[in-house]
Amino acid sequence: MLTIGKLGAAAGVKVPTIRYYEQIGLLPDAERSTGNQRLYSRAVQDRLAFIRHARELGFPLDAIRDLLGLSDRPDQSCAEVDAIARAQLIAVEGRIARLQALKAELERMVQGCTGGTVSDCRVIEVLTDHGLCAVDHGKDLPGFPE
Amino acid sequence: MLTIGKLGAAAGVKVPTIRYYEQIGLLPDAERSTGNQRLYSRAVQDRLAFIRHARELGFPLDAIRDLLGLSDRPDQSCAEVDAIARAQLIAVEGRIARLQALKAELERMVQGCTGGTVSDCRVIEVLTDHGLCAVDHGKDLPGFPE
DNA sequence: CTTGAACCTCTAGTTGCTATAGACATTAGG
DNA sequence: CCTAATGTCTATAGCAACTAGAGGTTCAAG
Repeated sequence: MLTIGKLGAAAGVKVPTIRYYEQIGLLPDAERSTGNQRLYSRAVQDRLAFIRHARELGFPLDAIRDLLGLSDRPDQSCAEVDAIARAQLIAVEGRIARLQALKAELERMVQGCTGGTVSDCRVIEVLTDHGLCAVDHGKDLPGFPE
Repeated sequence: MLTIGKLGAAAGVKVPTIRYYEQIGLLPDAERSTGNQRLYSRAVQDRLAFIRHARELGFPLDAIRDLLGLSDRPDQSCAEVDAIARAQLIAVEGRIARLQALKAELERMVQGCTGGTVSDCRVIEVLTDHGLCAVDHGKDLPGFPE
């Protein structure tokens, strides 16, 4: 049995994050020592590694919750698992596309800067007047997560 | 003078967002009508358009605050403006690189899925065992903003 | 003059943690 | 065995950048 600190070190997850995962029900309520400290089995360590790995791949916690639920039922079809992974792939592709548009626009801005004063700064100019934008980074304001 | 609703419609920003920008000091405290409703001049409309455009390009609000401050001093060198824009470009490039690694890994996962049961699902398998990962999406857990 | 849309303030929620405070538990060294 | 240094406990608040809701006022049209 591992203490929370050892578990965190083993899985590469910070201690408060583990407690947070327990709080939101991603990890089961931990067993406790006589002194009320959390103790973890190997099974929980595996579960946490799974969570961390999925987080590294950008899956939101809700999706991870679903994936964990599905992985506990090995006999079911993996269609749902596949759907979650595909959704994540599509989300990632969307973010890449959007960031590439931003990158192009930022490059244009920065390259246009001749090092003069603010009054003739290309960067300010473009930000002031959207019409100077080549790319249509359009109406989609929201900060896309990840 | 525009009401908040008209301003929002004109700039493509939601009404609560405008109030939020006022609250955090990105927009000046609005003038008020006799009935205590906010009224906006053309100058504020321009400022809001600037903010929105910078947000579309992924600049964080803090950077936008700086950019606005700089654009109010047209005689200064634009070096700082340039630095902010370059920092944003580098941040965007970093996010693209990371997302492309994720995309590659997700594609591998999804392509490996043969449509069987969860017990032989490639997606679950890869998530369970990081060693099966081709790409090193490594230690960088944090959700990179935007 | 009444209705309904738009406005007001204030609070709380979102995501995925991270940080802080103040108190108990454990462990290593002397 | 005692002490000091970690490690752990709970609970709360904070981050970005908004969004949503409650409950109340004001405005413009018919």
